Amino acid sequence: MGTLESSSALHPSRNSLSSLTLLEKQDGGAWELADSSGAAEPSCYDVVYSEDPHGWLLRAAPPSKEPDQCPVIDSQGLCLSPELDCQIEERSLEQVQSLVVGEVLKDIETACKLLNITPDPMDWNPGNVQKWVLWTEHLYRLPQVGKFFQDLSGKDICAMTEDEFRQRSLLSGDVLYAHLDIWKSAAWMKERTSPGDIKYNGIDEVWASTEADSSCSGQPIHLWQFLKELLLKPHSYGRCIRWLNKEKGIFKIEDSAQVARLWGIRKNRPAMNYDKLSRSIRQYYKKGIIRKPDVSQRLVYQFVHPV
DNA sequence: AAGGAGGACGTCC
DNA sequence: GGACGTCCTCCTT
Repeated sequence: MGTLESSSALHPSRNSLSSLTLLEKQDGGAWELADSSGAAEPSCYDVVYSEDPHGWLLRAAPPSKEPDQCPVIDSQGLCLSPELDCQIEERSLEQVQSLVVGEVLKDIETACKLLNITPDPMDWNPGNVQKWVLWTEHLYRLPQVGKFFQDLSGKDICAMTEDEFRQRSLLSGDVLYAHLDIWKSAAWMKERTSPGDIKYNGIDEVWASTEADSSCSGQPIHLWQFLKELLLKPHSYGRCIRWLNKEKGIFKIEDSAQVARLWGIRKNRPAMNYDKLSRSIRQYYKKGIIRKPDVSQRLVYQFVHPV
């Protein structure tokens, strides 16, 4: 897979590209933040927001030194008219743009399910903000800065400038601000898209599933559901937990501490650890939800009824 | 040492 | 009462 980068500056209020902080889709990993201003390597794409009817623009940057890392369709070798060439390029850019936006929205959807928060930061209470900050720390491996954002509601942090984020956290403020910007933009997009508007692949489905999902409507999530959610997003959580045999429902916890920490964030239990989480998993043995596989291995479990 | 099994009890809904 | 969360002992890898 190539490297995709989508700008955090998706919000209509930020059309300036001067201080772009980028989210970079790593191979098999989560969206990683990279600073375009200091980036030595040229980026492949920046997804930026524009006020035109299509909403999203994809800004193609100079080609990478390693062509296979950048999914730009090279039409230089074809004998096409400049107009047709341009049309093809536009269509391929639209496809990539659609994919990137879809991926970002899916990531937000998953985070909402796992954290039990709404997609729109403006609706968050201080507890939701804390969860989101902890989650962002996990995603981007930031130092712990939650205490600097205590007692702030979603409206509060949405009103804060990038400098105000930096004042609260010199090291992570810009990353948190950029990440929040993506969430704000996604919420803005959701509000903006009406039945008559142009849709991008998966956006409607993503939002529909977010709204229909019981875990987003205040229902408590079960541990086994939480584990399945993590397993469904290998590009984000594959470093923590992954399928060994999806058909048989066999999975392995690769990073027990991290999975426990994520579960602790979800349940507002800062003292959660793998010892306690595994005790809860073992309670599932009697209930016939999870068991140890026939050949028992450390940190490997099996869903009794894989779907 | 880390993980696994399971008892006992507390908390929260 | 269900679903954990916490703490514990003992066993296995």
